[in-house]
Amino acid sequence: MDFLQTEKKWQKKWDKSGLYKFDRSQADNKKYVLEMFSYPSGAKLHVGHWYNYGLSDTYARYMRMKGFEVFQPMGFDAFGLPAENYAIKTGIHPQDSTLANIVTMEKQLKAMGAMFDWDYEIKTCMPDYYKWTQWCFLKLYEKGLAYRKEAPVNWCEGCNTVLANEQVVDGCCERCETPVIKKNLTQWFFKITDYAERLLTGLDKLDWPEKTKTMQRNWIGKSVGGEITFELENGASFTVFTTRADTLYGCTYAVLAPEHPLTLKVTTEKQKKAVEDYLDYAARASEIDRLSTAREKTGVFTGAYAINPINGRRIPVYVADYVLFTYGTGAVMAVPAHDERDFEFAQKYDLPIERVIEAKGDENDDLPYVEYGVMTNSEEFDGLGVEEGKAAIIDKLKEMGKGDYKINYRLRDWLISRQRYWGAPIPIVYCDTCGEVPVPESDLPVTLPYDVDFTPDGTSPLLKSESFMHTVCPKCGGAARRDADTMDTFVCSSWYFLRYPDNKNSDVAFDTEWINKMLPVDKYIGGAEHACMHLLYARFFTMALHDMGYIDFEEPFTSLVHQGVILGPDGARMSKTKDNVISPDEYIQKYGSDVFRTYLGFGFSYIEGGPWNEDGLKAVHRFLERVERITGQLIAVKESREDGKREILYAENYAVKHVSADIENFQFNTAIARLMELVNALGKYIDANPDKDTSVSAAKTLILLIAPFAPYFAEELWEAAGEKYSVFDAAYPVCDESALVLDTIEMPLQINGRVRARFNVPSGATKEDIERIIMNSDDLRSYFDGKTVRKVIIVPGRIANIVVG
RNA sequence: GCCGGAGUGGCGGAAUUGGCAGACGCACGGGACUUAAAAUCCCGCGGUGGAUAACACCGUACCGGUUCAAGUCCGGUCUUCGGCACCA
Repeated sequence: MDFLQTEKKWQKKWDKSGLYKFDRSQADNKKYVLEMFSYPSGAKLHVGHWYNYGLSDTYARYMRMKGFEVFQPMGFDAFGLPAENYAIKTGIHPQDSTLANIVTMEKQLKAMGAMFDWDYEIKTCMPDYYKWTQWCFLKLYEKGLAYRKEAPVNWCEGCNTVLANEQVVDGCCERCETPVIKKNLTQWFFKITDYAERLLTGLDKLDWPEKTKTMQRNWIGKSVGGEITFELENGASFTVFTTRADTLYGCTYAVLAPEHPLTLKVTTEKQKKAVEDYLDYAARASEIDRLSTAREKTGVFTGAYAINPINGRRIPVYVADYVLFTYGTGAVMAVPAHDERDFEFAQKYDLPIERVIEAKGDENDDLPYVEYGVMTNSEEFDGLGVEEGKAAIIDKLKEMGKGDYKINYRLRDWLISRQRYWGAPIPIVYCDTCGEVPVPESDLPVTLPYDVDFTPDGTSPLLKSESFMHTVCPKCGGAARRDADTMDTFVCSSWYFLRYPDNKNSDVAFDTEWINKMLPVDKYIGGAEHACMHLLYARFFTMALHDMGYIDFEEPFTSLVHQGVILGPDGARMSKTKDNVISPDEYIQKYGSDVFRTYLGFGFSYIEGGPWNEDGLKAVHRFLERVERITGQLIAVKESREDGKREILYAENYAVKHVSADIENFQFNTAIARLMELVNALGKYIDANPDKDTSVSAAKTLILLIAPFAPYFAEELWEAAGEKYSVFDAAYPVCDESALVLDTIEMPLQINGRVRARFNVPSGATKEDIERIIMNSDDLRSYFDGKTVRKVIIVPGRIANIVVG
């Protein structure tokens, strides 16, 4: 078969007949199959796109043949940093390069032979989309879920610009190698922490990979403990969060994070220089470095003392960067005897280390002792276990007005302000009289101006566009300024799945009634790298919109699958710098899309991915040609005297059963292996029975089974078999279980766990039956005759193990 | 560093979740067909010993454990990949 010609032929026909147009009247029977949309960074599709979209399409086609009305849209996550950086380098406007890339990618995606219904396409950089991204912002704002506060950014004094973490290499700017510092800016946040508990408990109901759920749980990082207030000698006070209130008597010093507003305030004149130097040092360290337990603990005494509320003890207050301002309260009570970090710090700075927990039994209780033991040196609390002790101490503090129970989450509010051009503008204006004013919904979108100087020079690019910045206050009509920042692109991708089914709606972001029919997404497919951020943000948006009454579901993605990564032939991640990038194009031109897709399915474990190796491509090509030959031979038989012998029916139904199950589990490699087995069985059958007619139905089954993998190819064979267009309107075969029932099955006989023999038993045989068969067989008994049989283990259909002594 | 994965023949990868390790395929070797080649078809193919057999032992990153039985479970180690909140 000429694969390339076949592709063109059916592409035209599919297009003309509108085969993949979603039928909205069938929404009750829908399956929403969604792949994470792509970022149009390069002009062309890479192997990863094919891997993600091609094989998800196999799943989608399978669902269609199973009788579902499949909704499989495609679009582009089109805002983002790379286009802007590319523009800075080349002078090509981000909008121009992005839209050009999209055109190329659309063309290639269409050639892939996927069922995307392009009527529902989305591009997040278009005003008819980001208008509604801005609407989402306003809704969150109305609900008090968007707020402004100061937060640090990476700042390069050389380039005079904000840097993304990605642009910081070893603490320096990737462009000019100037050391990167932290600079505080007032920025917008979404209050995702309000949803921490629901984001956590909601996971239980989801059909997601366990590892993804675990990662989200850890990311949310719930810990139950207490808050304790420490008074300072100078009258101020600070609060710490702790999960170990029981160790409060062992608190010998306290630590403030460098960013803590109190740090400089409490610092004594004498310590001022040292503390300021330290804050400067800390501003240069990345958070990952600071969290590293291997990093040497550093800190400086502020000169201030606080009072431990439980015993009135005077303790020194330090500043140290192992305490993070973004976690808890940004201050900790240090208990060196029972915390590894505090222990290390106390040793280094010669601070007292005092045991207040001792081990219960004879276990090792060297300091730092972080296990749950028994309280000691804690006055009336001595002898309490850790759990009782925590409660007793917090109860006491509560009485004193110095503490309370508290649940803390590692999850932080989501910073969405970006000091960049290529993103959705934030729909807020600032008026001298009215202050911060949201743009009224009727004035949306706040259009991103085209003519803007986005070369980095120390301010947000939009700040330099006077026509953009200058506006009137929606409240008082006076002069006002717009927010010059744009939104994090994760905002755009946090609700796109809601827009797809109603992408042309110009009145609302989506029609509530319609969207409630179409969502949640039934199967979401995308990379595991999104486990924590994108997938958490999208869940947050969905929950928030649910609470506002716009949708009646709380979770966006019922079922989730992560595809693996195709690596370069050297086993490393593909990258231009490593020169190991495999372009799919040359293979497509040589073998066609069907062969390429099928190979991607066959050569890798979908969930794992792996290094590229083109050898298998030839094999798949060979396999498809073999399918063509064999179906041709079978179908050439005009009349069938024999309606498929039993061995054929077995092979056929075995394949139907396993290929279906494997596709449903995204195990495409084994599905294709089962197809190969069917082809082998058919080939053998033809060879062994050259004079007999064979089953035409087996050939048709084979074509139907292979259709989701090689759609053009299957259409061609289906037509050749004299069937009516389209194979994708034909029903997927159903397994006839009765054809899989065998008279006898073979079982292995183990002696002491080693296979010594095989024997046949009737397929329904019970344990007792099987034991009788073994004991009655001289042949089998010879393996253990004369030895003492200590145990007989029989698992029908699986194994028989005789333990002898 | 922390969180989460992964490690199985020469190679890509299977293994119904504790039950015959290596399905299916690639590569390789042998054979059939052919004047020949290609294509196609058939056979073999983890390692060691043994005679090429029968058979035996070893073998799922490494060390130890649980079990009649471990790639699978438990404890520890190494390597590697993803994420770590401004890449998307």
